[in-house]
Amino acid sequence: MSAESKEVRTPQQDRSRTTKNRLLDAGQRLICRKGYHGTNSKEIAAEAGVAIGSFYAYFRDKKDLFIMILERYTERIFASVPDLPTQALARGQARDLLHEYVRSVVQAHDLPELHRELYVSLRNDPDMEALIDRWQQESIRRIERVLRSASGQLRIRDTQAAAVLLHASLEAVIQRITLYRLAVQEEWLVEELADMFTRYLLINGED
Amino acid sequence: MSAESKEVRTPQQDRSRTTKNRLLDAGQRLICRKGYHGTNSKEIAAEAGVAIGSFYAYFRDKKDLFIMILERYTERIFASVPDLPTQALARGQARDLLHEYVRSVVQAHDLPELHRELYVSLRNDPDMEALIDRWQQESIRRIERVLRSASGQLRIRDTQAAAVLLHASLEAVIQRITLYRLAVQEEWLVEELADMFTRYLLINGED
Amino acid sequence: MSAESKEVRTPQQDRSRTTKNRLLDAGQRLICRKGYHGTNSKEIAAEAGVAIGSFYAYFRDKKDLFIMILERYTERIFASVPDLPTQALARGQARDLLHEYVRSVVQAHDLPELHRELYVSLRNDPDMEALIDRWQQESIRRIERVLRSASGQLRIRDTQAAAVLLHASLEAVIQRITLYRLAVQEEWLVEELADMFTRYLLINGED
Amino acid sequence: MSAESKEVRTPQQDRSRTTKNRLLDAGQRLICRKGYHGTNSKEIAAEAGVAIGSFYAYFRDKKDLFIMILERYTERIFASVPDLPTQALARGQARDLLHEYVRSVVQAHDLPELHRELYVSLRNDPDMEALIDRWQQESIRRIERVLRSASGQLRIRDTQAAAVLLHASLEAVIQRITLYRLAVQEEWLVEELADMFTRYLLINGED
DNA sequence: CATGAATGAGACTTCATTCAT
DNA sequence: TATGAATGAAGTCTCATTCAT
Repeated sequence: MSAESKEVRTPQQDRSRTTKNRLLDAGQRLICRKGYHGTNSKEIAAEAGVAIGSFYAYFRDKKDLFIMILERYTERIFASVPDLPTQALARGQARDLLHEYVRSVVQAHDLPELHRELYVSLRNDPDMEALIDRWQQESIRRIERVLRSASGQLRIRDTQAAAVLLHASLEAVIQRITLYRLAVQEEWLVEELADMFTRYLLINGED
Repeated sequence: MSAESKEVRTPQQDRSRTTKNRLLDAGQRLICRKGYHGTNSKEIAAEAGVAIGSFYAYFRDKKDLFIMILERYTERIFASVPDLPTQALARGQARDLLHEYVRSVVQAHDLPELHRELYVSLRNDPDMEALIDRWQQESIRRIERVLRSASGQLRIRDTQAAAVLLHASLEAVIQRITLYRLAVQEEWLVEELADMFTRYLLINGED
Repeated sequence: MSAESKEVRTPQQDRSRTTKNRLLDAGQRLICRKGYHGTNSKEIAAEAGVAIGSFYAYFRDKKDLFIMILERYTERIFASVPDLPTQALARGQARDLLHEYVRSVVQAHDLPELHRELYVSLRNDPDMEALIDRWQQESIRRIERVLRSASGQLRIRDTQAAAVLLHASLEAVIQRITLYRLAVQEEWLVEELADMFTRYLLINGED
Repeated sequence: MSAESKEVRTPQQDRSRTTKNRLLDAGQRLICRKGYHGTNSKEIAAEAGVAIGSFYAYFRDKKDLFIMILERYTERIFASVPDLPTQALARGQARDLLHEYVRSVVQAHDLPELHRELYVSLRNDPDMEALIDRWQQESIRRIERVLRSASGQLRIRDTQAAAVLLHASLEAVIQRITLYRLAVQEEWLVEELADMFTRYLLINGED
């Protein structure tokens, strides 16, 4: 009803910054446990130990909180996957590089439940689609950089398409395996994925 | 209120069987378009052209309809993926077999949206988890059968674990690519996945 | 969330028509007693003896109900004020005509509380402003017709402006007097208003 | 929680008197623009440039501010309408007196929006009803004084009732016309109202 | 005196489900 | 069997007011 289209509090005191983070943490915890649609705003406030009014002081609505949780999460993943060499690699190093990359991506994918929600809740929501798009573009861009740095040792012609395939494989496989606790060890998973990619990419898979 | 105490009509006349199918079709259409949580029972009845009362004559509740839609769907997928040879393969046939298998799985995954809902809606629901479990166990079992029939030509030691990895990769990659219309052609996707699996599995990937 | 922008039930059975009217009546009663902002949808449903869900089956929201109440009310007023002669009046009849007109307008204004809400609740709301506008234009148009039919006997030059003044006076005075139970008898009020208008309008007020 | 138990600050320093007035001004501005129910306390504090806490340091609650705004407003109106002669008028002066009176009342009614809120918000509230009552009694008393001073020239028997009618007409017509910007000029409005009243009151309307 | 974060009752609204016809 | 009106629990969100700093 007010013309100002709803103010959201910008934390200015320490106390407030804490409350906002408590809400984000509580929301993340519950959404991981019960899914976005299985969690309501009152529960989140209760889990954070604050009143429902505080929820709506910091977030326009439930979706707003959810998007912020996901942004925090994707940023953390990007931050934790190390920058890869952009200069050409010495012969024989590509295999090690791929192993290292797969390992760091696997480690970054804690919270597979949140990852799942990222892809499923809020279908057709423009903000959500924008977030997913940013996430996928950036992921693919990073893989392309790896492929290009090792291009001399690869049998792949279409780097862009290969990057899309690797991104989808890596993320989807890791998510599926961790989410459904399929019967493989993490160590084995990392080894085999790196192995599979190496054989697929390198001119001499047995290298 | 107990699940046992409620009678659900078993279609016995032609008209009624049609109504039930119309509801299943309408539900599938809407859930694919807007997701399980974005679709309500009234809409489904309306889309099917029947009254909401009829919905609850044929289905215990909304979840019941959803599970039936998914069972119908997974059964159709299994039916469309051809039975694979159980006897040992002649040398050199493994590659073709893998190509054929990947192609049929890709073709079976129409309705990626429904596939997605399968994994996400109704978190923690026992019936849903049972359905997913049946689906995954059966998929993995089928892949294991393929691997075992070609075991002489494979460099893989742990067939069970490899089957899990292949199942997760195949389904997840296909779903991700089709769902987000990532920039690769279906033809290319089939080729590359089959290629990647062949190189990963066969003793001599270049065969 | 649904694309169909919220369906509102159109009464198709007798039972349903009754429910809608019960809600309109209950809403009118409560809004007259406590004002639009002092009444909530739950109360209205309770007063009508139906569940809150029924309220929202028949009305998009509280405002929708309110507008329908007001439309019903203004239509009833227009219907109860008799059509006035459009042909020229015989000399000396203008006074009787004005008396008759004032009397019928006074009688039509039962529910002054509702009348008040019409003008005050929902400020700046486009639907509300449209309703008020329709109401005022029609009222003024009807008075103008009266004035024109008696124009030979009037000392008024600007019929349109006089109609605006008379409309505002009639409606506002009646509303004010009835609403605040100011210390005058209805009989006296009708007499004096008709008298005041006659003296103001007629060439020879003493006629 | 009892109304008595809560101390409200009485401004004693310059800064504080300024703050209280800033809040009154801000509240008046916003309530005129969006109505009492369309304006919230936080907005008012923001518009006044102070924290919400200060609002409740100066006013018991939102209603308290509103009543003070209205008292300030009605007092200003009374102050701006000149005192009228209490001694008997010379023959022929009544008409000028009425013109002068109508003109000053029209001029005093700036803020018709506030005037409207006076009559509508806070239905059934005893404080509000008392305020309205004081306002109406005093207005009527003043008109009666005018009528009595000119009683020799009037054809009116029941002075009290006539005063009620004139008060209601004057205020209501002015409010309606100004509020809905009905299509008449202020000059014309003053002329016609004074004219109508003169003809209604004076023995010889044509005087 | 001022600040603005926090509170929570209560308003609005949806939708899965029941049941009288 | 089919219908659709009716139900009400439960979720979303607002805003007047309090209180620690």
